[in-house]
Amino acid sequence: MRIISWNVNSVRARLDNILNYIKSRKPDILFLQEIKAQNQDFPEEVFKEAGYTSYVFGQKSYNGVAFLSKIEILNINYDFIKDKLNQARIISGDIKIKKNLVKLINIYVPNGNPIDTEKFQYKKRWLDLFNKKIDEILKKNSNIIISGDFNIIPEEIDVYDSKRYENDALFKLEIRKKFRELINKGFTDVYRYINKKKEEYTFWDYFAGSWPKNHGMRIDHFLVSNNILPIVKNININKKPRGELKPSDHTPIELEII
DNA sequence: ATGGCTGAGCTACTCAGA
Repeated sequence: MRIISWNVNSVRARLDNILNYIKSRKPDILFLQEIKAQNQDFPEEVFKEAGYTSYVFGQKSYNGVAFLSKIEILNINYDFIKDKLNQARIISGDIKIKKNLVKLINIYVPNGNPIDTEKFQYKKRWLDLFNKKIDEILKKNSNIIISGDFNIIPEEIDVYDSKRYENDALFKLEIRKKFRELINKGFTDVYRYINKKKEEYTFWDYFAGSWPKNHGMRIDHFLVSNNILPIVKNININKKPRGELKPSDHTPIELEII
């Protein structure tokens, strides 16, 4: 089974890119972030023709997350945490794998910059609420796959110039600590587990020639609970979509399980 | 290098992204 996560930076501006991509990579489930559309503006019919059911948590202009899926997703939930600003940043649901329910959690973590503003406080509170909620979920179900745009650079090797990002909300130590706290609950960063030393990125800015210079960062992740780890087969950052016409600034990360 | 570029909403320009 192929599960893929991609911050598309507008589902409507990226429609052709997404359609081409799913035709070539054929994900069973695609986690989308930053769809930047309300539910009624989501191109559900187009994806239906391509063979996918849409599960959408939209918002006007900003944020928004969704699943596209070939298989049924049960118990879809739009209020995973109490988001004080009511931003559409998490959609979760359950799939059946060999008679077990596996919880899928698709997240778009707040950016948090600049760090001397309320935005940084919001990111910290958001991550605290998220981590607490994971504790609750773990009591009921220990089969969990969390993926999406974490807006967190886990370690120095995950960014082209770590010094430059020391005081950035994506790399600041207190944020990375919250990521580690989450992992310490019993999760594995699958990319880093499989690729111990590899330096690959999932995001490159649109400006300053970041893409051709490979000035990127690894901020999109798959975390699987340790119950799920034995069924993980492979993970791949697919850089091809980032090099195409009118690309998103993020590129997809592809997980193979079972 | 707090600029650079891109998208939404709207129709001039701001806000947000990372």
